[in-house]
Amino acid sequence: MLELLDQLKADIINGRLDRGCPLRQQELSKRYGVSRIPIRDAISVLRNQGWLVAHGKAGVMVPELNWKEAEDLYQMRSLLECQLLGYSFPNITYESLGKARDINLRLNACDLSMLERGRLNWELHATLYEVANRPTLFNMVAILNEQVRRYMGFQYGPLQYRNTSQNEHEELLDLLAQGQSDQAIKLLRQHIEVAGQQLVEYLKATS
Amino acid sequence: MLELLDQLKADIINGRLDRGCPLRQQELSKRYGVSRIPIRDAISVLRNQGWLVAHGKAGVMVPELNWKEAEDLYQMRSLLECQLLGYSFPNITYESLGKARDINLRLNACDLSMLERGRLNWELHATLYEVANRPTLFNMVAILNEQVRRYMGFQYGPLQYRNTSQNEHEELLDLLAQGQSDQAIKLLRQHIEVAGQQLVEYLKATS
DNA sequence: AAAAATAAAAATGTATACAAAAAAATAATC
DNA sequence: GATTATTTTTTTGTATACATTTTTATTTTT
Repeated sequence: MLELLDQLKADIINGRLDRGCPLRQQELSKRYGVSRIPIRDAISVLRNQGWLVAHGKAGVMVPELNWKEAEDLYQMRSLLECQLLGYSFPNITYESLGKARDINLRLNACDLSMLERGRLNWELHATLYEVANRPTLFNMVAILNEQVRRYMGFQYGPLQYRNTSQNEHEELLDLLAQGQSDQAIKLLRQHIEVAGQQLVEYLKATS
Repeated sequence: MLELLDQLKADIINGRLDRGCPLRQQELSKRYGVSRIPIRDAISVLRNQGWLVAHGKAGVMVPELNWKEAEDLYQMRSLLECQLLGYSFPNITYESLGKARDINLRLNACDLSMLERGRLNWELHATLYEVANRPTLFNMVAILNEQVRRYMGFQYGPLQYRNTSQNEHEELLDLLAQGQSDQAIKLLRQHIEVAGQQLVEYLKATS
């Protein structure tokens, strides 16, 4: 089941399931080699998480990428993640900072796809948010980061963004290590909003 | 299907499905007079929306009410709804304000349950947010308001809260009519946060 | 020829039946 | 007697089959 979900998500991200045209349960059933029941289960989950949307009264489809949605997703991320980092702050340890630094080093690799970069980026952020001890808020933030992945099936934006993003991560970790919570939160807000703006610009330009 | 979902939600709110003990698909199947397939579909949706949580590797259960979750839900509402009202502001019309005022009058009725009050409260807020033309953000806010309903199966807090809340609604609508967007957003923030604090206090006191 | 009504096809929703996995109960061991 | 191993039972997950709904194609009517 989890495997099927991930396969579907991967195929949605990579555009192997055409956007905008109705998905038929039987076709998916054949395609993934399972009966319609697990397909229906997966569709139910993916609908709830915005990976699929209703198409008429019967049927679902992969939604078109849409700059307004991307803007909202990043705005929500910004608001909620800053709040969450505030909760995390008093509980951040050398261990969690070290773990975050390790992940940031792995983000250095040149041959990472946008998608892999996105996954590592979330791992880094999640490392910081875990210690907040705020399951409900954390869960919502995790869902938002998962949704953002739908927009990461391609390479976008200037290449230098990679380095910018990484430098910001380092700076953020330094601020946290120095106990400058307000500055750190401010930087996080900017970090997310700039990323969102770049994506939105790209989407506006290409559509 | 929608009917079954609403029945399940109502039974969760009213405590007719015991919290903390595992739900069995076959029991639910008998209880609601349908086969296990639609039950499974409904469980999938409710799990995704926080109405049910995993219980071990197999089975789900109704989660206990929890002040920390309530606090997070209201904090998220506060952050996201203020943002959304900002988008709404330029598009608010006399019609939408009038509609909101009508709903607020209906909130006057003395014999409303907490649950009915919650539904009307959302109708009022939704009226203001609809014109924002921000589907993704609106949808998330709607989900949060739906989740808050889980905490409204009982009467809590001082009775005078009802009038306070209504006066705040009126004041909010007046500010919007006068075009004082910043003040309106500030009031909305306070309106939501106070409601959240009252709920959290109640939950802390009773648990 | 265009629009409405009807009939055929296809798709979803649901029930039943079976297989795999998990939980509970029993038996065996230390 | 408590703990571990094994068996039994229960529960979930999936496949197939059927009913209902929706969509498409055809026919009829104006």
